[in-house]
Amino acid sequence: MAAKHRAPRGTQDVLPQDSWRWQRVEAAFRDTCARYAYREIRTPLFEDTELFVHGTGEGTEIVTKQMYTFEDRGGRSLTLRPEGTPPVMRAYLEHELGAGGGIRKFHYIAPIFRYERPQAGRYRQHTQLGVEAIGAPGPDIDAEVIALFQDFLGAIGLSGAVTHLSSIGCANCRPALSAALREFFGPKLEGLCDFCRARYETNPLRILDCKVPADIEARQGAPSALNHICEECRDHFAGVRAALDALAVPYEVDPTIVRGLDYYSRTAFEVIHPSLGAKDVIMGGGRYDGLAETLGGSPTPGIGFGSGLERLLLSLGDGASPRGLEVYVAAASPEAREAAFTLTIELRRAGVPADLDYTQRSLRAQMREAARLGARFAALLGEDELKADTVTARDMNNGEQRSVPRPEIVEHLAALCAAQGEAKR
RNA sequence: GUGAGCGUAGCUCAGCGGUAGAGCGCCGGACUGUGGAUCCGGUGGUCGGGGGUUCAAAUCCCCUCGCUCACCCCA
Repeated sequence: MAAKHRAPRGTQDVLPQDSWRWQRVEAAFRDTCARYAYREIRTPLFEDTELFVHGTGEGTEIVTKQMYTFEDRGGRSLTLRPEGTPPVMRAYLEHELGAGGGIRKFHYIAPIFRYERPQAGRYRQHTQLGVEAIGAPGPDIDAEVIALFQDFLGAIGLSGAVTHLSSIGCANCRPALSAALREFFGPKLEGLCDFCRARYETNPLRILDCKVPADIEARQGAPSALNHICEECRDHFAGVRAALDALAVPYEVDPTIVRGLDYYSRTAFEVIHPSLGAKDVIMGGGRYDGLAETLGGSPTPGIGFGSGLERLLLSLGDGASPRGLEVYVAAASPEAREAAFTLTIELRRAGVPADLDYTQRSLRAQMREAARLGARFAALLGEDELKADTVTARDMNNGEQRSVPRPEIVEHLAALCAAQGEAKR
């Protein structure tokens, strides 16, 4: 029972019975991105460790304790991509994609690796559907990426998601905001939970997000991020809201949202889905106007989001599996096996998904298999058919059978499958 | 990193000191070449791994690995 080898902790196999769900979501995302003119970018699975130390931020949770870092045989320190944005910005700068000015819009579907304790909706390897729009200061582009995501949710049929929006200020006003929060919580420090006392030092904004009842009490009257950001940030935020309203994109203002990465500024947003339990964020993102400079480029504004594919799938739940097979070819006698194999290949070459038994099982077992695989038709070959040079075609839905001359069977089944395929649409 | 719950047949689980069970699945038969219904029969497990207590351990104790959920953090 205990298999000798298992998938590493926090990773999962996507088995054939589930992979079609992944393909559906990926296809919808690519399609939505194409309509919004975001072009696909693919960056390496691993990067120089320094890219994340500088880009993501030295003090962040990701860099200090979650990276899969290793040394290659040449002594280089490399890290499995723990988030999507720095590699895209790196590629943007490396290939001078911004040359000539204007905006460049990218999308990607990329595996992400973080060393964390696995839990519902949290994995050590997960997949992010992401978008990055580099080169425009907003606020209209900020609204666009949010609109894009909501359209995508509509395309995959996910309802019930709520978009939370805030502004976390810029490099100029954030220090003042932190100072105001420390001033407010300083006298109440004793009453806060252990975690919040730590947050007081590292990131006082997070205290506003704490769920401990006493802390919720303690923060009554605390300074709100949105009241303490500078004039420019306030204007920008108002611009984002106006653009979202103009696009009829629903959202909720939520000053408690916090971003865990150093490079975020101004616009910050999350999309949550109530079906997910503790890990209910299906998309997170924001503006990162300082990142390009941090990575050695010239000042370049940018905004993007990442969305966890596994969490999207969890919130979508189960659905009926699409039918895959059209024809199952069954051999009623051992002598017919070769003819069955030949017919199967002919069907496949004619564009008809077809399969047969390879283990010499009884006709009964073959028919059971045909039903289990969801085949629309069974093609039967046995002594009688070989003698008469025919094939018996059985409609698996109603059990009707007819004898078709062998030379016509491929065309006959191909036509039937095409016709039924049309009818289904 | 912290805490809790759980690891018994392919799957879902019962058994909680005395020679391993059920349902579903799978295979076969009733139905001599025909699936999904019904009935009958059969296949199936180093009881996660290691150590200990005991005449005797799936069952009690310790360690370990894994899974799950929550905290933390985040997609």
